[in-house]
Amino acid sequence: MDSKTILIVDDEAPVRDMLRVALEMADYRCIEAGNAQEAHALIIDERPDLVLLDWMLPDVSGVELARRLKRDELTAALPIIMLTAKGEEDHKIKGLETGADDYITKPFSPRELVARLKAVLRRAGPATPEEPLTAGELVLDPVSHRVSIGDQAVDMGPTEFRLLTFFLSHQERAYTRTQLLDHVWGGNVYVEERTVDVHIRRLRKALAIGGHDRFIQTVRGTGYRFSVQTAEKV
Amino acid sequence: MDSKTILIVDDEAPVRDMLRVALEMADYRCIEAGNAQEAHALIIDERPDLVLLDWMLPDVSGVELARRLKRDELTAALPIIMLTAKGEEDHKIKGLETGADDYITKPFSPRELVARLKAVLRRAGPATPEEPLTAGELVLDPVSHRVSIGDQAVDMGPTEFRLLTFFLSHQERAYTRTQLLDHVWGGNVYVEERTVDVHIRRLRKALAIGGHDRFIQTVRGTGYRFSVQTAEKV
DNA sequence: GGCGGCTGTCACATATTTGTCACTAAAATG
DNA sequence: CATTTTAGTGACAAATATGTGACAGCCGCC
Repeated sequence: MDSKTILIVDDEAPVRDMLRVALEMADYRCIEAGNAQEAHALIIDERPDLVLLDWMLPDVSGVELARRLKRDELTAALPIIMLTAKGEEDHKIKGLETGADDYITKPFSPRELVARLKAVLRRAGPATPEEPLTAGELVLDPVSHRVSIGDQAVDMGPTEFRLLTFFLSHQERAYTRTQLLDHVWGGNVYVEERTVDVHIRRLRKALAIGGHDRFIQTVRGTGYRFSVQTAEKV
Repeated sequence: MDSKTILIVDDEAPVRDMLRVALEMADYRCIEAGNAQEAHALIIDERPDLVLLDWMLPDVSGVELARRLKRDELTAALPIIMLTAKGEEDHKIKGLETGADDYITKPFSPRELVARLKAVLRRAGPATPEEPLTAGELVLDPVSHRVSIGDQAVDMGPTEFRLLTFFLSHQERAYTRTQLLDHVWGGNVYVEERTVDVHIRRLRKALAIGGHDRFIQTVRGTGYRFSVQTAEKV
């Protein structure tokens, strides 16, 4: 079971730290943003599974950000939990109308936070795209969890599946081993860099049915790159 | 014309009794549930034509249950009337947004209840599919509560039946154990995840007559997937 | 009460995955 | 060409995940 990524959006660092501790105890992966702009960038880049959004932000109000996210097709399914201080109760209904999926009043217990978060995550289902990811003949369907090349089913382990998912949504771009560890293994893990090589190899092997064994290219001195081009330009 | 079945969901027995009396006077058949979990099971088993849903429930809020029902294709067409106490008016909008088909404020007269109920029933089509669910040779008839493969009758327990019902209406999609617990057991239940494995096994065993033992596939690291296709080719 | 079917859990058996190594192959470097 | 660095590869033991049989509690039914 891969751990979910939670994006914490709050302008006060201490608050973020507190949230991070609580969430990491519960085995969630955390990323943080101090303002709406950062938050937005991270949402596109890291695709978190849920956003913890403070009511008050320096640049744009939390409500406004929530509204934007819900309006954008790409992020509409992303669950949002609003945080607000006691006394701002009036805003509750407004917040919910805006599209927040739940609402927590500060102060709250870590347990409560995690419980609510779990509930929201569960009913929300995966925030990952429902559309199959493709590269040429290669198709990865996140819904059925299937990979195929042409009409051939491709079998691989969970880690290779995640790796391929990442590559398919970030094609034509070189990544270092460290970056791959961050994105695919989920950061904060103590794993040798060379381990990436091994998994790359396993993925290559899995994809090597038919002539299609050039999907993953080695970028010497850097890392790897996924590309649909299969022929070498000689 | 046989009388419609109404599912009453409320945690207070006196309220349920009251509603039952009113409805049976009007010649409806009633079944009752005191919490969301019971309600969920009854919906699959008894296939009511309409649900009377109290706003407040002990385990899950009524809104939450309603949202789940509307989200699941299998029960999306099932009409829901929300009951709420006076003063909870604020929730009205939210309740309707959630997908409730009508909304009644307590206290109300039996006559009003029946009138609204009739109205909702009139404009609603058949609540749950009358057609059998199928996958290849496998047929599940929700009306007669029978399962067969080819001309072989298949026998299984209630939980396996619900599980299969769910799978048949959500084929080709991988589900985690947690999701299955939510959808088949009815969420907010305290049940070990591994219990799912056991029921999967029981269902597999039941379906294993003839060569057809590949319906349920294991998605390693994730959960299970129902598919009529064999795992090998896509 | 006794019986039989269902359920949820366990403990144990299998199967698969994973991170590391040691070693080899291939590039760079000079 | 010799040397150094970097990547590919097969093997492996430990960690995880899943399959499976058994069992006790529960509930409805005789």
